[in-house]
Amino acid sequence: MATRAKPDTIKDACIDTALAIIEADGVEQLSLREVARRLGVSHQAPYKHFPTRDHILAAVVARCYAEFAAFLEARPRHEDGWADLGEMGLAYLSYAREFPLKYRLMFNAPLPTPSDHPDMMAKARHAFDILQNRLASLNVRDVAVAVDHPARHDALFTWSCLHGLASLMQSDVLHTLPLEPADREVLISRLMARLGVALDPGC
Amino acid sequence: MATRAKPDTIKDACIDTALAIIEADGVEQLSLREVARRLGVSHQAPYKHFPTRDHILAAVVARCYAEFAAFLEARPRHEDGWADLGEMGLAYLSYAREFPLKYRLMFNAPLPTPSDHPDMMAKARHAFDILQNRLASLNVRDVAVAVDHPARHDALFTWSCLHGLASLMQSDVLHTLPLEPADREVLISRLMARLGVALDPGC
DNA sequence: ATATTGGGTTGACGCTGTCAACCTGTTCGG
DNA sequence: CCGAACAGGTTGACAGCGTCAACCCAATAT
Repeated sequence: MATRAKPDTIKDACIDTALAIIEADGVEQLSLREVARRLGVSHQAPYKHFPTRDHILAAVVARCYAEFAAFLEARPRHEDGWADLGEMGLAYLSYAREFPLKYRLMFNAPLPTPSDHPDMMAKARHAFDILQNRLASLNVRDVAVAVDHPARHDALFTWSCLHGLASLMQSDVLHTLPLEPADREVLISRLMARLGVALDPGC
Repeated sequence: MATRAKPDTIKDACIDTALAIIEADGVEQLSLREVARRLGVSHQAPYKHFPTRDHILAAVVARCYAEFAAFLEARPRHEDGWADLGEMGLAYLSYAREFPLKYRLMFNAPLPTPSDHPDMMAKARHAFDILQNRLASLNVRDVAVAVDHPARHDALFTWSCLHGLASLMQSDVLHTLPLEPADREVLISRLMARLGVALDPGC
């Protein structure tokens, strides 16, 4: 009956469906049986394509990282490197706000052990590289400093700030603080400014 | 038989046990039935003290926040406010490194909706207040700036950086990056330095 | 002395991830 | 061209989970 569907067609459908569930209800609501149910297949069908639940999850997360990277790349470009970096920061925070559940999935959820899922790791790494490359191509004013002050450190610092702010902003814990919506904008712009100062103390 | 145990005695034991499980195996391994099993009581006993799983979890998290706050307060003290702030940052990162599972529980895990668990919220808030107060008592050099530049913003910025770094460092995703142990120290001190620059651009 | 109630019990339900066995087209080596 | 291997789908079972319901007992309150 079910003439062999194009290979990977179900596999992709699984990932799509899992992503849809996560986007709608959060990762804790994701279950393989629900995925199978939505696809109208037996509860075991997904297991023919993924050895375990974590493997589906890893595939979903990998897709998210790819999407996230694409989102960062799609930012408005600027001639000036620093302005461009700023734009990237905003893009980062925008993504976290537009796709909070996906963002949490990538950065704020217990992930399957990355070393078991190299594809996921690679995609994560690629997203990070975008930031790192952007920073690396900024001309560091002092060559002596630049040596033991690699872009990697800058990138980690920047990522830390952005990730910290994004995740605190969407964490309900912060909700406990008197943080009005207008405050958010102020907070973001202030953080970006501080980030600039920290990265380029020369000016 | 079981003559009524001192009220709240089992309740506390539940929290202790749950915390022990989390500390040993992570939050995803926590189950109420395991808690009951370890306490040698029936699988329903804990439900007499907590209406739902999330309520136990919230109690555990609340205890973590309290412990975390105490840890911050126990830092070595300095006369100089800025040095003291630095010490607090280090204490923050130390906590995250010493108790990674508890740290993740508080800041990197899907928590029960805070608004349903006011005690948890209050304890979280208290931990944040420690940071905020420390910053507030630093003399801001320019009064005009200080007005719309409240300590709250400083605190959020600082927390963002610290949280971002802590969580990236312990996220396995970062493990994918070439970050040797020695690098960690460098990274930390560099971040702290940058934090200082950002908070006090005057010098 | 009796009613209430806090704390404990057992049993069931439906959900989950996963293992095992089975079935059926398609593909490919001989 | 045929039979084997196999990819992909199925049903059925299992244990563990959170939770609901009912029952039960000792201590307290009236």
